[in-house]
Amino acid sequence: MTKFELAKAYDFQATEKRIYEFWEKSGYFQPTNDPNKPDFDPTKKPFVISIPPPNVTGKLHLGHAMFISMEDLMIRHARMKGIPALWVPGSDHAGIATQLQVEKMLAEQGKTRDDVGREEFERLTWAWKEEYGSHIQFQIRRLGASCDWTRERFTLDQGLSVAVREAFVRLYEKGLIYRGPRLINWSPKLRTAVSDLEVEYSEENGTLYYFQYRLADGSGDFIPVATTRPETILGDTAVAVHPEDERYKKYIGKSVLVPMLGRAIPVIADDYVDRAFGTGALKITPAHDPHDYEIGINHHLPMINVLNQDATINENGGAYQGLDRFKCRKKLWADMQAAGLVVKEEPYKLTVPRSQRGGEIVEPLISTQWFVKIKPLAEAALKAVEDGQIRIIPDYFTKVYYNWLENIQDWCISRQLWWGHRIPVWYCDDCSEVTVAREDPDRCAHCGSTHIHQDEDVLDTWFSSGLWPFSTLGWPEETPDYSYFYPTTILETGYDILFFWVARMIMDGIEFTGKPPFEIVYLHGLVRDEKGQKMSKTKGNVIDPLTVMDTLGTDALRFTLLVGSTPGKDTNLSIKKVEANRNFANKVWNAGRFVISALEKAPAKPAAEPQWTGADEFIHARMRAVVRDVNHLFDNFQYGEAGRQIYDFFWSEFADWYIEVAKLQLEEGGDRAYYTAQTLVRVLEKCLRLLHPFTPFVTEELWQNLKKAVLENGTGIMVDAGWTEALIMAHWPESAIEEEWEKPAIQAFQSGVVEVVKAIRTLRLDNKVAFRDAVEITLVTSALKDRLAKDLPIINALCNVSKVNIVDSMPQDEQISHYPTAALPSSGSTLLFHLNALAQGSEKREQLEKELLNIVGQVERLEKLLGSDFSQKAPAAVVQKEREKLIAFQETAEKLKVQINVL
RNA sequence: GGGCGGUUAGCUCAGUUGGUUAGAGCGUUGCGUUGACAUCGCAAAGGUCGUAGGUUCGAGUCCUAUACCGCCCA
Repeated sequence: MTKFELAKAYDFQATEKRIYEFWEKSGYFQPTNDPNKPDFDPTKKPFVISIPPPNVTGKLHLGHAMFISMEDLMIRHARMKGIPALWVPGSDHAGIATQLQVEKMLAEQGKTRDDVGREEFERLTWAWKEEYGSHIQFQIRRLGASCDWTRERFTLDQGLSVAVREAFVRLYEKGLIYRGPRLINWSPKLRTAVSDLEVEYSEENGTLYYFQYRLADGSGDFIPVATTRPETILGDTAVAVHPEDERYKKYIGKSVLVPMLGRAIPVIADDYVDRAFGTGALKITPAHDPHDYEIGINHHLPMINVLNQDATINENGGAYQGLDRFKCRKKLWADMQAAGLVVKEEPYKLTVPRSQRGGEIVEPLISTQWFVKIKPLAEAALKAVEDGQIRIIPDYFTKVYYNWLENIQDWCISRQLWWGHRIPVWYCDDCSEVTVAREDPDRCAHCGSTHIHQDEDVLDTWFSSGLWPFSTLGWPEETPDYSYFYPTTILETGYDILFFWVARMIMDGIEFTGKPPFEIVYLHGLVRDEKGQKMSKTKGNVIDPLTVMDTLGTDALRFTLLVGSTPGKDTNLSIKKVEANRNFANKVWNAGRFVISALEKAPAKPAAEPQWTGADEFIHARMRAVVRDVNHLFDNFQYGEAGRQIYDFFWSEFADWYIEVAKLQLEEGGDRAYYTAQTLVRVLEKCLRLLHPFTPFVTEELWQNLKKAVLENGTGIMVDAGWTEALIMAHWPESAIEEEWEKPAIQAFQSGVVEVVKAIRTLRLDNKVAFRDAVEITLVTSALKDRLAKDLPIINALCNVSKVNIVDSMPQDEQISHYPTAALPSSGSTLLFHLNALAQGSEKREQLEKELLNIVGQVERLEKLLGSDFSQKAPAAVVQKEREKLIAFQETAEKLKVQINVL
């Protein structure tokens, strides 16, 4: 027999890489039912997740660690259930982010992208991607991600680019994509348009500037107007007042002069104007403000753009041309002051739009861009959730989803970048018509001219991400993968990209494939620091998952993220928690070491059928209950709670109690030892299976050792579904219907061994009796009499008891009545600790009185409860339980009174 | 302005069909170490579950109002 030497502590560093390579090399990450293979069975329903593609040049952060842990848990669970499971990995080209990286590199060489030209820039970016793009994929591997790397995709891959072009052309042909001048959000730093979603609003301190809009008639009359952005005055094309505002009514239809420019603009009436705000008159800059834009459209006002791409003032700004927007603000205001046009300034809290990426203030401006007409898509996406074709977890995000889709605006999809999917639109230099094509055309589709040029812009990265669940599987081709694995099963991601990504995938999925792209949307919360603060470099509170994995192990990190989270709720991560879970991994490891060593104490074969002990029955019953609970929780997506249940069972019941008892049972030898070893192996093995999706590394490593030990040891111990090749492919423990023996077995052990042992331990500490000093006890009990006779050796060993007396009623003995006492409420028994309590002085008496007070309180509470409507209206079983408790407390109270009296 | 979430032990949080004076981890206090584990064991202290009403035999759990914190949208 091989003697197993497992390291004294779980060594994750020596384990993780090896195990991961073993899994990947063995092909376990690939679905067991593959449509590209001859033995394919199309009737089996697969379980599919497409990974939220990380930014290709990104670095692993806790957000990634969170979704990878979560999705890996789901995939491993499905795989163990025998379902063909596919997790499609990949990454996203992340237009702006990646382009910025390369531009930064160029800047270090003193160059800009214009210096190198578009072609060279693209080449450099691909080179950059090749060099850095794989980093994140390896970091994802370190987390144990069991995704099918043979199916890895990248949004700029050939196939996915075909999908993007197909999608664009289809939408264009349906009239759902259009180009035109609209008010968009312009990022001066990135020099591109961004979508509404890429703008964040923050409350900031600013100034409200009051000034005069003088009438053009030279009368000297003026309308006072207030603005937070004086530089936009240069683009004003009207002043609006409320039609019923007595102050300004007389000016409606007249002209006023734009300060410093002298341009005459009309005074218009619009009931959008809030008479109570500011001066009650509103300057209208349709080209630089969303509300003004609406008014401008309604009143057919001219739209004057005063900004260049870099947010300097353009030729429409007269003398201010060339000035930066903020310098212009200052200069213009100073000039107006000199001209006597200024009324006053006052501090004002305003909402500032900032670029989500660069952080700079975004300028609304009129620009010609490509848009998706989103309403028709949104309606279908709304319906899919309303009809229950897609379920969102947690449920309350459904409302958020509805709310967004119901108020959705057209989506600006063109970006003035070089890294991305170039817009498949060609303009004819001769006839000015537009050609939109799946294949690059060489001539105009309208006039046949070869003088055509492609649109310079690329598409928003999210345009390609929206196709991800099906483009990764081969769409628009009807590939075997696409036909079998699409629609996918669960889309798992953070709630922060519900709009950016999830909603768009649903819209696109329905539009292009006719089917919702997944059945379930599972949203996890954001990972914050231990105080609930958002992690950020500036705050310096960032936890690097790689460092955590290096120091505490991947399993510890995964378990912390998984167990510390409830669907949709943010989770606060602290290193302390990860440490606690590192300890848990070690606990599992060491329990495993013990179980393996236990095999040596078991005979090769049992002589007879098992004679289960109370402890055996207890642990088996609890194990069955835990499997039921965990399955129920998994069915309800309560993964965190499921993990907690397994943790508690493993540590507080299996390790703390069963293993301790098992040590004694193993010493008995013979069949007792055999069946104890068998129980240890079976319970441990089942726990490893339950834990595997949470902590894949330690469980696989230990499981392999356990399997080897069992097989080589010759006991022939089997586990439910046999020993598979690897734990990753082992069978998930399924619920078994609760049998009659289970509850009594649990109850008996808990109210017997557990309660007695705990009482003795407490008495030892209370009375300062060290463990090494053996002690005699007397148990006054009727309920526990038979049971405890059997369990005496356990009590003896766990408590160092020299002698146990079991009696029916309180001995009437002067000596005994001085002993310290403990009540065992669940069995209505009393424990006497043989020690002269008088020596303990009045402290002891006080303690007993305190306990009596407590118990009398319980008796009174229960008497009152049972005397109320409760006994008639509550279910009989509930009432019965309370009745039994009352009796137990009453008896204990009597015994305590006797104790106190003699003391 | 509209919507959503949170408020439970010193700290961070669990607690999904309402069942009877609430759980975990960490921290604190005390005790403990020759073989599974000190990345450990044993025990203890610590909470009127934000506030006020209501439904119910019974409410941390359901309803209403309210305060505070946070998030999303406009």
